[in-house]
Amino acid sequence: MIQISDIAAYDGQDVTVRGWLYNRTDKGRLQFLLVRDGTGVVQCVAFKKELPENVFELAQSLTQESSLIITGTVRADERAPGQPGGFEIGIKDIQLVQLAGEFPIQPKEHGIEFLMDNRHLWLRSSRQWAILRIRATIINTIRNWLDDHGYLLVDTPIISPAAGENTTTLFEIDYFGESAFLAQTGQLYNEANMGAFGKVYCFGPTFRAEKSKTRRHLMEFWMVEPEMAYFSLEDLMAMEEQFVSAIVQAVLQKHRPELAILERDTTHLENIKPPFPRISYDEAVERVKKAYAETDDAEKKADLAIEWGTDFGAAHETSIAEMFDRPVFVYHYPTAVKAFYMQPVDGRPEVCRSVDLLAPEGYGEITGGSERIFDPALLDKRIAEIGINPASYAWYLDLRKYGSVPHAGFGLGVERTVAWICGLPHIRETIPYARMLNRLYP
RNA sequence: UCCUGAGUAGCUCAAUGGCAGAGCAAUCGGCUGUUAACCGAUGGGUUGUAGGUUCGAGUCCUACCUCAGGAGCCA
Repeated sequence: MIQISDIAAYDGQDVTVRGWLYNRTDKGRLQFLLVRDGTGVVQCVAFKKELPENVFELAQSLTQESSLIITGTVRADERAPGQPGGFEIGIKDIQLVQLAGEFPIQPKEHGIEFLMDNRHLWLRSSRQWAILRIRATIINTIRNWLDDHGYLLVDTPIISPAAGENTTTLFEIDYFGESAFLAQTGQLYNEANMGAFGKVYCFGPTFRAEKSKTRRHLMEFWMVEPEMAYFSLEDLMAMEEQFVSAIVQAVLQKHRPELAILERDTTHLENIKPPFPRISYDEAVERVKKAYAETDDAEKKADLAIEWGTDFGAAHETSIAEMFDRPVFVYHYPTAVKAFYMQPVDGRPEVCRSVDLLAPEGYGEITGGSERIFDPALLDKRIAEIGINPASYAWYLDLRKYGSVPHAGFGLGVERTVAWICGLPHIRETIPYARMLNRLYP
């Protein structure tokens, strides 16, 4: 029994592989079976004159995605397709586990609705194989990098008693007759954990009930949120660029074949190393205004219109990101468009010590973070200003009473990061089972 | 939620208001090097739903449903 990914180590030897029939080509007295086992794909060849009649007839009758166990001899052959490819198995015996019914997904073009309806089967295709393996490495690198740099994983609750930010975007659940919500961030709890452990992170699914329907949104997505005591905004950016670069480099190191399947141009990714450019919100607005003035395209012009004080839309982010060859930090956003807990800039309270990281190639915001307010009086004032009930946040306000320190943190969206690194036009393929505005099945 | 577009065979798509079609898949036959093989044959339809206009509607009109692309909001 071998894994197909290890096929090259068995040249000339007899092996057994267990898997599924990916595709079959019938050439009469010659059959090519493409077999996958989850680790890779290998071509298995059946010659009529070399096999007992019943084995050859079985090979001829196999349907796409039938489960089977094949025994044969490995040989190098440049013509052999597969993953890794270059080796094929000369079949000696086939054991059928189940003859599959007509498989709905063929190796050809399909519409996206059909593919998403058949997501449970679509996962078997080589493209999804490549994407989800890269996703696993991204998640693995996130955890390893943080663990290796002194961050402690401290889980935050998914069921929350009160709003993190804004109740209209929360999924409400019935908690034994009481109202509760699915978490859209672990950040407030992270701040409590930061006070206990110094550098912490939480990592899990988060939920947003926004009725947004774009290539960059999911109702359920995965986010890692580090939170660090005694960190300034500048410390935060220095850490983020190391962290994001490590993720990209890990994928480049481990997943060349997968990136090739996705036809990803890796030259963009090779550039992703510190330092990342840093521009202020003020400068970003000026740059967008300049781009606005320079474009003649009326449609593009309308998308690029902006006034100081408003948050960036998709077109603005893309325009800014296109000016750089690596991710770009935009810091000091207007206080009014950001969350209540963000620290105002000294002497200029209309902007806050926040920073977003915009990915290249139009992939938009992949992290958002800030320094948090640590002065209890200022936090009380901000809570009163936005009109939320301080009683709901009593425990959070406690954190400012007992050894409050300057601190900062950010969140990184896993699916947006996967989409960017894989070069995917839509986020829906970056997670095994996407939860979208119009999609709750399968 | 708003704007735009699309729903025809299992899938991808054709069809001037006038006989419902093709390729792939399936089934049968042929082929010893295929890379989404190729060649021949066979079966396969409530044209998203409900109304309307018309001698006649896949095609035109109205409403609804579903999906896609974009916007807003965000990671």
